[in-house]
Amino acid sequence: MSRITLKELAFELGLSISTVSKALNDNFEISEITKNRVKEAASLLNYKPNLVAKSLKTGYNNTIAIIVPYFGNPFQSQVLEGAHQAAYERNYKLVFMQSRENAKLEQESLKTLNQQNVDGVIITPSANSNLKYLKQFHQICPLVLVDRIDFDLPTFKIGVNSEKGSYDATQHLINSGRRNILVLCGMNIGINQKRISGYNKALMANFIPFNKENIIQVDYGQSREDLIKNLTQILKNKLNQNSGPMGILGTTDTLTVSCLGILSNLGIRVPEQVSVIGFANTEAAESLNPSLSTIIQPAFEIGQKGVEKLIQLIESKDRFKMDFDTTILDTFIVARNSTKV
Amino acid sequence: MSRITLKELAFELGLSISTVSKALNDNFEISEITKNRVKEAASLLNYKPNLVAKSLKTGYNNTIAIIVPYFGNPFQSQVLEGAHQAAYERNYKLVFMQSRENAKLEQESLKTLNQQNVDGVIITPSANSNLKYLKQFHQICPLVLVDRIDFDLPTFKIGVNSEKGSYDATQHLINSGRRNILVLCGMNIGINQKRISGYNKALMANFIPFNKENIIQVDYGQSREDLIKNLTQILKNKLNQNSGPMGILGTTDTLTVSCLGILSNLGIRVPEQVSVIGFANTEAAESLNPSLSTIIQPAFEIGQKGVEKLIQLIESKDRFKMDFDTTILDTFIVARNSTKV
DNA sequence: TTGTAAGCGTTATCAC
DNA sequence: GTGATAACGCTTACAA
Repeated sequence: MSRITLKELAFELGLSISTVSKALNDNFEISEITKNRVKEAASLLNYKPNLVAKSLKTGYNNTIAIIVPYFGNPFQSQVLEGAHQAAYERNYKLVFMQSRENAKLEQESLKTLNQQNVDGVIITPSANSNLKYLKQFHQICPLVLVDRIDFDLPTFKIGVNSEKGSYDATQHLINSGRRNILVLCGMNIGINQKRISGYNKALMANFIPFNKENIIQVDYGQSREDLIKNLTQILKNKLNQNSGPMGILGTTDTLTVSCLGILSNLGIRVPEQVSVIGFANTEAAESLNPSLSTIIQPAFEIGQKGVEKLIQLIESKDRFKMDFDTTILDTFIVARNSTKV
Repeated sequence: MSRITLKELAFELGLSISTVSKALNDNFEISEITKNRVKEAASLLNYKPNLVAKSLKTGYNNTIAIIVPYFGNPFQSQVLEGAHQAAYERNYKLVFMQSRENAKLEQESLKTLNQQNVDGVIITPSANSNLKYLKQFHQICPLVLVDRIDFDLPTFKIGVNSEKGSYDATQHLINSGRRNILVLCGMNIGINQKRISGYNKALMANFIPFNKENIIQVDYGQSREDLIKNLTQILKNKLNQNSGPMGILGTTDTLTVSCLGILSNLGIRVPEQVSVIGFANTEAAESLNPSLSTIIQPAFEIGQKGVEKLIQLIESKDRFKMDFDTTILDTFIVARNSTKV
């Protein structure tokens, strides 16, 4: 890879290795004159430091890792983009790992990363993640939590104001004249609790009684076909029971997009009969029919901030005595045709 | 990170460092007895080799990188998944980079990776990639091409049989009774030529005259809103001109999905009036309305194979004298409602 | 079969 | 201000 070494550079300049090294690192011991001479020669000879050697010496690898459940998930891929950009700007290598919502795979990945001497890890824990293991890992390697931050771990956390997001979305549905609002929930993770709670509060604020039958829990472990079949059945029942304009709030993009397709198959007109809004970061929302109103999470920023905080942690003197803060970012609504009045 | 070193392990065992190193590496010089003793102690003391030190010594970093235009693109994120899995299985670190279809950013990324001493790079070149630079880079660092492989570079390439894919798709439309078929094209990259050519051949095979007005080139550089506006106009014109059942073949998922939304806005019924099929790896296809028939590319496999080939290249004795082969994988069609007869 | 020692390319401590 | 020199943890001739 990199051809020329410090040794060769020093030889060319007629200086010692240590002088050259110091000069390149702007050490105060070296005269400006020599510094300039060295730097010029370095760029002329296209000298590139060997980061591996540096790493061996310093103990730092200049590599961080990020673990998310699925690369392909639109929200998560945007988190990756943000993390990539921040890492790239700071000249850190970024290694990606995928846990597939599988705690075992997640643990293995962490072990691998640790063995590979990464300097730190950003993680969106899988749905059934093992807190004890995370804690243990955090003892030996800096860890930062993003997105799913309801874990009792003393570290930096970057998350989203889910409660407010779903409060706003519910209010948006109410504003469009719906008082009978279903919530489609996926996996039972902390975030969903928050989303339901935001929904509740919005109902309360509008004096709408809460009906627990309106919370629809959909098993996420099933195949796509089963999911759709299942959801079709549930929606059909729900819609038969009730009359008058309804609203649906989807808590994941998969569920919300599927829901839109199903409503259309059932011949239900959106937004005339049912108004739909969902948490979704997919670009496809614009192209759906009708275009889907969405609550957008600042995914890119989450990834970015995650890297920043992680690097801060890595470069700190004592990472066990830090002032850990939790960053909560706001969602925003993009109203499209699926909630048009 | 890793606590215990070879030295300490050797001390515990009362052996020399080199004996322990050899034993762990299954060197033939060491007796079975010692090997077992060493390995047992190693696992007992939870010895983990310092890969950085190893790297400095061997010159290999156990790290490869993959550069794609966009992480968020469904096809590309599946490529990443495949690459990740293959790298993970072989205990290679995988670094991701995003070029945003920007040749300059791509070059910078390559430079960064080179400076970071990665052992090799898998790349889907950006639309306007600089072949000369790629060639130059390939001289100093193993490079493997995936997806966009129409570059005159002596290396392994993994691609897709785009011609056959669009031939099949066109035939599928013809089978569903369409003889008047539009093609929506995005950027002008090699792959699009192949797709158009496959389309042509299918027309010929069915004695349908080629009409160059049916090839619709859509500028990709524009914003989403512009794209949709533009596409709406084009489709409206096209559909006004012609009568009888039509077909549309989309060469990218973005275009195809947008197209579906636009047709619906125009009040055109799919598949009754217009039958639509497109290259698309997005899971949303199933949930669209109508569900979208797609030509699926084996993205995961592309990523996997890319890593395999790259590692083969890295671990070869003389990487300039290899028998470079090009792997062409087949697409397959998933017929859904948008092309229903 | 095992041990000694050099060296990978840096950084850092201490003389000069 | 500059230069020897000793690490960092490992692999690998070569010596014993």
